[in-house]
Amino acid sequence: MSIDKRKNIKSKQDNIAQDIALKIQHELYQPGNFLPSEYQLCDLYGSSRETVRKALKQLTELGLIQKIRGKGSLVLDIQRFSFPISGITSFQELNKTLNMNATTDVLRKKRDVIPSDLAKGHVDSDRTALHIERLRKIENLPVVLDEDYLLDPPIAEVPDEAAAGSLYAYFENDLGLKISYATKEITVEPVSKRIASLLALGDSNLAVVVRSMTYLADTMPFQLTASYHRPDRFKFVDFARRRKISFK
Amino acid sequence: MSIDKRKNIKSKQDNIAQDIALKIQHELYQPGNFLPSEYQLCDLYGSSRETVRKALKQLTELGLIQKIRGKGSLVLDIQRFSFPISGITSFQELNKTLNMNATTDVLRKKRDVIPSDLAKGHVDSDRTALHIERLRKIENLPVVLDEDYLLDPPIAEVPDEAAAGSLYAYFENDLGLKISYATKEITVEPVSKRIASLLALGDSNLAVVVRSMTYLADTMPFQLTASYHRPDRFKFVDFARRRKISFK
DNA sequence: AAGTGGTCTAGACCACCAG
DNA sequence: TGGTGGTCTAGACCACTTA
Repeated sequence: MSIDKRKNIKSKQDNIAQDIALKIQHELYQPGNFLPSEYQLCDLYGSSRETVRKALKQLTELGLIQKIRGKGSLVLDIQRFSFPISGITSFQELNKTLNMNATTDVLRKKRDVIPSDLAKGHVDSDRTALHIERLRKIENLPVVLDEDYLLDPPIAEVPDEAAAGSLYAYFENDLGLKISYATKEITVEPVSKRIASLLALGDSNLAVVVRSMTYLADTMPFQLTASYHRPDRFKFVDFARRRKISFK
Repeated sequence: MSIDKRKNIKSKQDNIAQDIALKIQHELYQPGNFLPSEYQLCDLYGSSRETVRKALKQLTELGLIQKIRGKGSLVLDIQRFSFPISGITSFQELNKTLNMNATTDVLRKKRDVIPSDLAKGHVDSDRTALHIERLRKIENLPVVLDEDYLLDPPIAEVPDEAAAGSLYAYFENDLGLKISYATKEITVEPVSKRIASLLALGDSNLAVVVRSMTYLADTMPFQLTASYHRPDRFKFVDFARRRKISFK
């Protein structure tokens, strides 16, 4: 009996959220206007109000709408600026959404020891992992160097096409992994001569380093990444909401 | 009749979320262990299951817990690393939570024209605003230069104590403003001689620039900020969840 | 089989905004 | 006053884990 990969059955609230998001993206609902009221959306999608509200909550978190009591759900005007980049999004996904016309050179795909600066505090540091090194170029100029370390359970091997294309698509669609959350840390650091030359940094040796650890839904870590960005091409865009929880 | 400032009546779900968050912070619930089941939490807080679930949703978004179907809500172990910094958090709030022992010099507090790089696309660029310039130091070394521009409706004036302390506490507690969301953009750029010398950058002139626009719950923008960080002291920590909504 | 979380429902009551 | 969103409830059924 083979492994069940049907999985991606979306819930009603997810479908509603997706549908409204697309309508916003294609400007069927326009910034500055209100969405249909929650009760109207109930009729439209044949669902209860709580379900509609859970869908709207997703759009609120994404920054697509702002709910205003007594008035309605206002479509916001934020996604113009290079779209929601926070969250967990792979380079290839960005490439598609933003039409960046980027290319990827796979420089390495071998088992290696995980560097201590990445393993630190997350994973046994003498553990080996599948190391994939990829140089991303836009208009043929180097922009990002990605160093990925994929942990063996759950990832034993990666086909060349996946390395050159989208790792995430391979993990989610082919392996059936459920990518759930990540921690991310952005710093600016001097880098090795090798990295500096790959990124064509010139006399400077400063790069923006994004280190991240990505986890599956069962909390198993599966990917450690260090991305080295040319400072002059780096841009991190974020949408954030004020939290209600405080720590004292 | 004076303006009503009672407002901050927290909902039941917020109180439950806050209570559990504190218990996690103080290790009454420990990383690697499960929270009481949702039904037990219903009993504990005398509420319905959906309400408990909305509280747990908040903790999930914050990265404090991970829910695992059939098993329970697992307490995560992430907040060790300098705590959730994404979201909208003021420097003073961070200072308190992290015990950074930081000081603030208020260098300027006057009405000024909003610089075009900040106003760009968000606000009429010839509009004036209350400009507050503050240099943040840790261990008496300059770390961040904050340039805040506060829009007049809704902010007419700011007392000196608020500028030296927490603007957000003043806005929320004294003015009763509801701070809701923000867009944020992180880049690395060469900066003016003046800023370079204030941050004691030495021969380099590169700083990490965080530009943000903050909005109230009614979508009125009220704060434009450019923060200039010493690259060697800059660190942005983020927790992110994979989004279910995709854009095609 | 019993216990867990995931989803959806129909209804209720409240707070805010508009005319 | 009627329409909007904000919150809470009690119950139902499903999917998954563990024993």
